[in-house]
Amino acid sequence: MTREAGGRPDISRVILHVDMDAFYASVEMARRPELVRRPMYVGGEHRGVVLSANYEARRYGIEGGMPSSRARRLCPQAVAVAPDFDTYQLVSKGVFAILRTITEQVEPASIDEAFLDVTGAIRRLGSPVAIGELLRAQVADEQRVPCSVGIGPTKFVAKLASRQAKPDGLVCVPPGQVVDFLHPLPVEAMWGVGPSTAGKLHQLGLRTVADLAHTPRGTLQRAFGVQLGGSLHELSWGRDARRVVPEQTERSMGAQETFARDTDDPRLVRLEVLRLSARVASRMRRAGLLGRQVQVEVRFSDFTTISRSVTLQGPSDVTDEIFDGAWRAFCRLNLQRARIRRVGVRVEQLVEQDRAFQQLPLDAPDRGMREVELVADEVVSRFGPAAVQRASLTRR
DNA sequence: TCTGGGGTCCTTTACCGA
DNA sequence: TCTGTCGGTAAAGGACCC
Repeated sequence: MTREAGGRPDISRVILHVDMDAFYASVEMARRPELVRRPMYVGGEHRGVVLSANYEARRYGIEGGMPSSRARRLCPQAVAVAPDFDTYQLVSKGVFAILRTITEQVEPASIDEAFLDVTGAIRRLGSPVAIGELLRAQVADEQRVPCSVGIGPTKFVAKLASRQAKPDGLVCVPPGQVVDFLHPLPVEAMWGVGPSTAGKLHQLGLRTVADLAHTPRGTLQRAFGVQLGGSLHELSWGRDARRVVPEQTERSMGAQETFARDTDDPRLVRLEVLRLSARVASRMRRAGLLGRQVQVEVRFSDFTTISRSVTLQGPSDVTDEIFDGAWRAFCRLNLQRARIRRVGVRVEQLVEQDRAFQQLPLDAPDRGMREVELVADEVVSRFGPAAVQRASLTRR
């Protein structure tokens, strides 16, 4: 037992945060060695953004999230590579398999990062730093991509430590040094502080984590809400009760797409909503999930975004039912020839299929369509996505 | 012809029934 | 019966993260 700064007793734990360095770019460099010493980035071509840039490219100011057009201007000689998500997923699986040989306590945070609770592995594998280096060597050896590791007593500290470790390094923050480590950092380093919250914090004259720590919790909560205000105050003292949770269940599943050009053609939008509904429904069937709430999201040419949702009669993974809900929701927007940039379909309130079927009412919609789609899924998985398609989607 | 696509979580507001 | 209120839930939207 250790006693933390707030006087609250807590079991002290050792958390590792593993974060791949420039993940997509690193995967591309591993299979195309000619890219290694050149500035390169992975990103969409037409209206896309930079998904990942190697460190050569970053020297020119190219960074993730930036429009590809801007990246081209900053460094015309940089090589742009179209993303290949299937391969990234494969490498990611390989990395997670390595992490699970260290401990079962692995919580994926995204395709390229994870938290590990190694408290129980120390006796078997050695000090936290030794474990971190072991894991870094294995990932580099077996998957040919670099990663950085942060070590700390909480998820938040481990995460900030891995950021400081980049690229290809390791930083360990022992429990006694947490406050010294945190307090000089800018407020932007805090979890939950993006551009909007950072702006408000600056207006209040708060620039560092130390500033946050010395602001009364009530003041922060009045300014930012009970949740965010309270969490900013806790985290600024290194207090973070969140545990590493392996196996997170998905809460929603969605797909969205930006049109090559903004459109006001309702037929085009309707077709896209159908295509997205089919994509989401197919992924849900593969995952064995049904959902009850369907949400459509529309982004206009000025980048404002609105959404509408409807609740289905019962949970479903059938394209027609999801599309029907999505289109009803879309029609409730009452748009009059608005310039639309992007549409999205998302299904929420997911439940596992085998549990959901027991609750189906007697007057549930005909399940015949579902059987047809399951057969189509099978054909697509064997012969490719072009093998079976709705007639309305085959015309471009 | 700046600004993707996959998500999560939180807050606010509206609404319904007791 | 009318009115207010309270709690729960659904819907919409904002902010954030990688």
